Amino acid sequence: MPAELEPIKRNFIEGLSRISHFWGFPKSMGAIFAVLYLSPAPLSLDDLVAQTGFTKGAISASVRALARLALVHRQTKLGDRKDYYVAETDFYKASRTILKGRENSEFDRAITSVRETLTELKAAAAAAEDAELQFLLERVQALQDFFDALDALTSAIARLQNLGLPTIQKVLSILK
Amino acid sequence: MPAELEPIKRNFIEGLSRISHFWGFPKSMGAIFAVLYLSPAPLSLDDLVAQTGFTKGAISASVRALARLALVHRQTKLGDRKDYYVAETDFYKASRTILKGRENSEFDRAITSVRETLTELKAAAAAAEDAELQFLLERVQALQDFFDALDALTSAIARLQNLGLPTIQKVLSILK
DNA sequence: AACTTTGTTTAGTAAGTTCTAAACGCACAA
DNA sequence: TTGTGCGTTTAGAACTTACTAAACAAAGTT
Repeated sequence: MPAELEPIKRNFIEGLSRISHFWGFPKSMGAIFAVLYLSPAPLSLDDLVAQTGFTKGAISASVRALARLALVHRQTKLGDRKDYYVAETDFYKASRTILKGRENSEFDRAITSVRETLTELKAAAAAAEDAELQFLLERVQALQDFFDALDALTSAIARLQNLGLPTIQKVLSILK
Repeated sequence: MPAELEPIKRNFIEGLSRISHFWGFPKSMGAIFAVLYLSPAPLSLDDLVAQTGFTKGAISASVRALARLALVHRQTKLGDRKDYYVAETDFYKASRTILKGRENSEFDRAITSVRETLTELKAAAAAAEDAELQFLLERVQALQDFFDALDALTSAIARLQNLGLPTIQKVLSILK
C-alpha cells in the first residue's frame, strides 16, 4: 500500500466531519462513518477509538446514533465479545430510512402545531364572520398546503422500493 | 375581531419557532417570520419588538438573515424613516432562492474536499497498482456519485422558473 | 448646532452541546 | 469468588450560540 495514502484518508475524514457538522450532527459522527466507509473490514469500537482519536464514550454514543439512522450496522462475531461496525454503502437506502424516521421527530410535532392552528381558525371562522380572521385563515391554509406538498414528496420517496440514480434521472428529465 | 384570536396566533408563532430551531436557525427567525406572515400590513422593527418580545438588536440581526433567505422583504415608505418588513408568501419561490444560495455555503466547501480526495486517489491509482487503493477509489467514487446526483437534483429545482404544486404533483406521479 | 429617531454593532451572559475522563454494570473466565 | 474485557453512563470541562443591554452611527428635525 502506497505510503502517502494516509493523509488522503485523513482529508476525507475531515471532509465528512464538516458535512456532518453542517447538517447539525456531531463531527464525531461524520468521522466515524468516514473511517468505517474507508475500511474493507468491520471495525470494533476500539479500532474506531484508535483511528478517530475520540474516546470510547463519545464513539459509543455516536455509533448508536449512526445505527439509528441506518448509516452503520452493528455486527457480532461468534466467540468474540466485541461489537463490530460496518458502513452502509447504499446511500439511497439510507436516505429512505432517514426520511421514514422523520415522522417521529420534533419536526413533525412542530408542523402539527401549525395544523392545530388551522383547525382552530376554521372553528372560529364558523362561529363569526370577520375580515382579519378570513385573512389569517387563508395564510395559514397556504402554509399548510406547502407543508403537505413537502410531506407528500418526502413520504413518496420514502415509500419507493428502489430509489436510485435511474429514478433521480427520470425526475430530472421531468424538471427540464 | 374575536377576542380569543390572540392565543391561536401565539401558538402558531411558537410552532414556527420550533420549526426554525429544528432546521438549525435561531428561534427568533421563526417567530419574526410568523408575526410578519400573520400581519396584513408591513411591520416596523419596533412593531416586531413589541409582538415578539425580543430586543431590537436581535430582531435587526434575524430580520437581515431572513431577508438574505428571501423569506422576508424590506420596504420603505416615503417620508418615513422606518423600515418595514413583509413576509414572502410564495414558499416555492423562497425555496428556490434558498437552494440557489446553497452553493456558497460551508456545505459546498465540505463536499469539495471529498472531490479532492477522489482526484488524489485517482492520481495515486495511476502511479501504482494496489488492491486497497482500488477499494478506496470505488468507495469514494460511489459517494461522489451520490453527491453529484443530489446536486443535480437541487440545482435543477433551483433553476425552475415556476416550482409549484403542479410540478410537485407531476413528480409525484412519476414516483408512483 | 443640538436633539430625536431610527437601525447596527458590541460586550457580556445564559443555555445548550460535544467531548473527555472515569466510574459503572455486565458477561465470561479462571 | 475474584478478575478481565467489553460497552454504557455520568460528571464536568471547553466550546459554541442566541440573546440582552447598552453604546454607537447615521440621518432628519428643530
